Amino acid sequence: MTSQRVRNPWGQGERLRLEILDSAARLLSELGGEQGLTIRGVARAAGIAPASIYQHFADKAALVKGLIEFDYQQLSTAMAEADGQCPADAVLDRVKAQMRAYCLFAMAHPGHYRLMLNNRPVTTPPSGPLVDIVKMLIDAFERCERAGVRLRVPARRAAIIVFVGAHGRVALLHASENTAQEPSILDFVDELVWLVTE
Amino acid sequence: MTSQRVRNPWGQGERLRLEILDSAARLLSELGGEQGLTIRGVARAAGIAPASIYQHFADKAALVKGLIEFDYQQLSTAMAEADGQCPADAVLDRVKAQMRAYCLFAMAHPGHYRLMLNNRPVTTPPSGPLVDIVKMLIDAFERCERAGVRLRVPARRAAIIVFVGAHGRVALLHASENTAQEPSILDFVDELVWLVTE
DNA sequence: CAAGTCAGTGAACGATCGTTTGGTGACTGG
DNA sequence: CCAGTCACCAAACGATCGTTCACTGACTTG
Repeated sequence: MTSQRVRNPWGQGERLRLEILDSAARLLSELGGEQGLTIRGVARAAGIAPASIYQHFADKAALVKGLIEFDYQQLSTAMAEADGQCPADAVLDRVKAQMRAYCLFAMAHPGHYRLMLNNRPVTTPPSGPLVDIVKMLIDAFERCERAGVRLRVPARRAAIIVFVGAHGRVALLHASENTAQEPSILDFVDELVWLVTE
Repeated sequence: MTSQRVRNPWGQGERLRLEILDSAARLLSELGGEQGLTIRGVARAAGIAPASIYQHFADKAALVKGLIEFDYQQLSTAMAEADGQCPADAVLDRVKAQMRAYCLFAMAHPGHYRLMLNNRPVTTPPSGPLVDIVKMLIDAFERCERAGVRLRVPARRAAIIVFVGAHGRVALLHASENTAQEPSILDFVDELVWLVTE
């Protein structure tokens, strides 16, 4: 075992893999939907031949899967960062900050958001990155309860209501592609949070 | 002007037009999404040649537009009927009945619902059949106010919150194609209505 | 330097799509 | 019966798609 595959075990090959994912992400942002997200288009955006994609991804589904995983990573870190930038004892602000980060991501990357939310795997019990995000929100609401904030519904319900409402609002924005109403979205989620608290 | 177009002025031709729309609707229900909603597929479902579609619709966009209009007609009548079947003074029940009808339609016809909501025209000020539906809901909440029901937000906000929340819930159901959670959707909208009332 | 490995490629395959075109057959009014 | 109209269709066109395959050229190893 002197050196199995010394040549490019994880060096240049992985770099191009990431470059493909990056080009795909850029293309998805430009198109605003997965309609034009095609192997040939990604190859064109990355400056390589379509066939070269298959050196790094088994098929188109694998590429999309990789893209979605990458996006979820970005979204959850954005939410966690927004949470961390609040004073630890400002429990309600932390909830709002998380949801604001969620909506900001959705508004900044519509194509990615739609791709992520419309291609969720069907699992029982529900699992996957989206469920983890909801769990983050449930935790945030439970912190509120422990801090003495009165909720009109259990923390779990509050989290689901706020999350589902935010998704509905963002989805409606995306469907009409009307960017004029973007500011009101953040107010909308704040209103949702206010509704579930007393 | 003895008889311009005595032959089939509105008889058989219009019938086939509706038959095409009906086949398209059936196909859309089977596919569950507009991915496979194709001119050739509709023609196959209707038992005619693809070229024949163009005798009744200018192009695919016109066909889809006709389909969407037909669906909105069905949805708003379903909501109005649900409203009419409640006692006139049961104002809150009437709101809930309307939203239940909305969700039932969305659950019964996922492909149609997605087609309708994801292809809204971008107009300023907002208009179209969806806005009319929201207006129905605003009216229903204003009836509640006049009947003495205390709302925690203005009627217009309450309607928007409940509608957006319901859409978010339904959209999440559709995205995961998990039919097991359907019953909980009606409870969810009831909870939303409860949240905006005192 | 010779042999071998492998990322990357050009070209093609088969499928599907929206749409157009030219023709055919059934039915019409005269 | 004749000429005309019109719904309908088979066939084709051009485009785009995902994917495969034989090949090439640069690089590594010995």
